[in-house]
Amino acid sequence: MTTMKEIAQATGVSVSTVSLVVNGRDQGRVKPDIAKRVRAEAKKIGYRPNPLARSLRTSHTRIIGFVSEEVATTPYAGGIIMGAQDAAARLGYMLITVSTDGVAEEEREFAALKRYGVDGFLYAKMYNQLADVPPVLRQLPVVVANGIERTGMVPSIAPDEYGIGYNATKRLINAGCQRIAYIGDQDPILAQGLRFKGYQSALGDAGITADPKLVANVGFNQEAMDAVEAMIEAGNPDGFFCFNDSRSWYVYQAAARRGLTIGRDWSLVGVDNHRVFAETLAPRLTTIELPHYEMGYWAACKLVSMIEHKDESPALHTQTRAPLPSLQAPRPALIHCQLIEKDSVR
Amino acid sequence: MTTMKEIAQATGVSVSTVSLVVNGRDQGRVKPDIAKRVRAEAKKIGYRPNPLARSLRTSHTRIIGFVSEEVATTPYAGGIIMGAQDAAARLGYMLITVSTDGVAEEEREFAALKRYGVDGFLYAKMYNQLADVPPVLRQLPVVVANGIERTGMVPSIAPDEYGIGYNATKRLINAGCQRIAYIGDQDPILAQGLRFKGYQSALGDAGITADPKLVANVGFNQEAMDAVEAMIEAGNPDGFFCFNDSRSWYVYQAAARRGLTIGRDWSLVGVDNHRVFAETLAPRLTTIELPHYEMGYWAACKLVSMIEHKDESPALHTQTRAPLPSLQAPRPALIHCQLIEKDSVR
DNA sequence: GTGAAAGCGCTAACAG
DNA sequence: CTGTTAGCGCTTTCAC
Repeated sequence: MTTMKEIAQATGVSVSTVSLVVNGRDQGRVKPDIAKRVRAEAKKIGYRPNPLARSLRTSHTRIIGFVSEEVATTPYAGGIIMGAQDAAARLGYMLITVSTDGVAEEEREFAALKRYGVDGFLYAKMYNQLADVPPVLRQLPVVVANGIERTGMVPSIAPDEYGIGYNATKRLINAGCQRIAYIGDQDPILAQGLRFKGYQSALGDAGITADPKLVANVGFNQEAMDAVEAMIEAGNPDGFFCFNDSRSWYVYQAAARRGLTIGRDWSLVGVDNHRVFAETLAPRLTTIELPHYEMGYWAACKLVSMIEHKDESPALHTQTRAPLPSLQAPRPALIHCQLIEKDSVR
Repeated sequence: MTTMKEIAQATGVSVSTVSLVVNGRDQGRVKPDIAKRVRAEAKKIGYRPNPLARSLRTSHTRIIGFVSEEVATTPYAGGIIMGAQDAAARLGYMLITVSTDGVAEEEREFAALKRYGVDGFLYAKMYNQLADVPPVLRQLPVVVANGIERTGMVPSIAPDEYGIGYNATKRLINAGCQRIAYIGDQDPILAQGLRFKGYQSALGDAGITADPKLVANVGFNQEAMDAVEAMIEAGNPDGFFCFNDSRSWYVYQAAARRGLTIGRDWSLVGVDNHRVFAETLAPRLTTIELPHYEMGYWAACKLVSMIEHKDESPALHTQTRAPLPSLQAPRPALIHCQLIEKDSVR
């Protein structure tokens, strides 16, 4: 491990001078040629500052605490983590990850994170929902990913569920479907209501009257399968918008049983939560991927900007469905995000 | 942030004494009643040591670098991370996660991790394979998860693929199946070969002669579907062992097309990589879950023990299919793991 | 412009 | 047994 001291000795200046130079704060304070010598030596011995020592003085660490509640049981978390991780790396930050399924241990974990001097928290939810950020976390900058903070005071990013529903349905309409079914979730979670609204709007905008016989909100297993079958019998659909891959599965099964083929006899657009369809049968165009990676990426960017600009102004509450600004995530993806940002009142 | 200094002042002793006491190294060095006073004060003001300051002296941080290559594109990583995270938390460690899909940035990321003073690396692969640990990482304790390090000098944990194949097939035999098909992967990855071996052994042990007409190693999409159909026509199976959920999917489709029901007309045991079957149609007993969480958990435990016991003895190479020792992972799961451990030669 | 000195919170060597 | 001293690597006054 190379230190400033070594540079100082090699160049015959003091540690303080080295500090100024390597931190780029030598303008008009250190003679240019000395600065040059120092920089040269630093490069030569491959000097890298020790972030721990630095943070002991400055009490900021360039470490972000990635807190995910309820996430262990889902395969989605990975994408959010990866997005956050990529953004953080680009901005010179590190991620410390902590999950808190065990209710009781939360406080302990958060305390530990604080002791490690994290500069802020990225609070990720397992599925899009109204989120209550634990008060302990609020003491530092926080951003919510895959959820919307209840009070509107914390920047959040979540999938644009309405947009997903609208867009999916639109695609089915454009594909020539006349009787488009909605296969949703029986639980009244955010995504369910909003995607359904999007579905309805798209139908309305196309001058199609929604038929309640074409809607099946189901759970799991045989019961769900039966409900889908019943809906198909009653509604005779030719296109399907499916809430997630479990629901798509029921339609594929129903099709197979009738000797029909998805993509020829029936059209289907589904959200591919588990990525299983992407690698199996469904042609790419019929799946919508939730923007987990992108949410992680944006959340980390936003968090860093808050940390560095001390951007904590009291705030308005705005929503936008525009493409993510300055995101530039490296993965091409169908991005449907909804940003809840605090706007400073200027 | 509470400090030792505060405790020292409040109790009228020196910081060094406080240090000894709060670190539990006061046996026969500090008078019991002083120690008691110090401890009381520490508890009263809720003292928690500052790990950063500590590591500045000791140069170990109780931070583990979680490095996952090629992991961003799969939903599996989450489980490994969560397992590692849980184990680490229990042992008083933190996880810093880093993914390195971008080939070029690896070195930079690893260097950053080192600068943050990680005590060791957890190197996670995206699917079970022979792993080459980047040399930079080898300078610190390393454990490989979801892969087997090529030289056998690095402790590794991977799914017991053979056991998975054997067990799955055994279950089908016990369920009364006579003609058991194997639907595998056309790519010659580790899991493919080993699960197939397990399948063959189970058949052999039951006195069933393997029929090549019952084997289909396939890729994706319609081609795969067709191959599975052809195999079914040719082999007339009544039971299926499927390599993963994509492959199970083809069988479910084939069944539906024939008006058959899995679990009644056909038996199926499949590996449920994406967890989609677990929540959809398949009864629990027919799916095998890869032990991602458990691998992460074990790997972290092992790594910490190496870090703390400086367990770096040159080593034998042993394999075991026994249940994980001292694992006690909180999740109930069908655990099939293969441990590659270095054994000290004593 | 530059360096000496102090200090972040903690541990470790050594006196007493 | 306990306190003093020194120092981990860095930043930050504050004299010179």
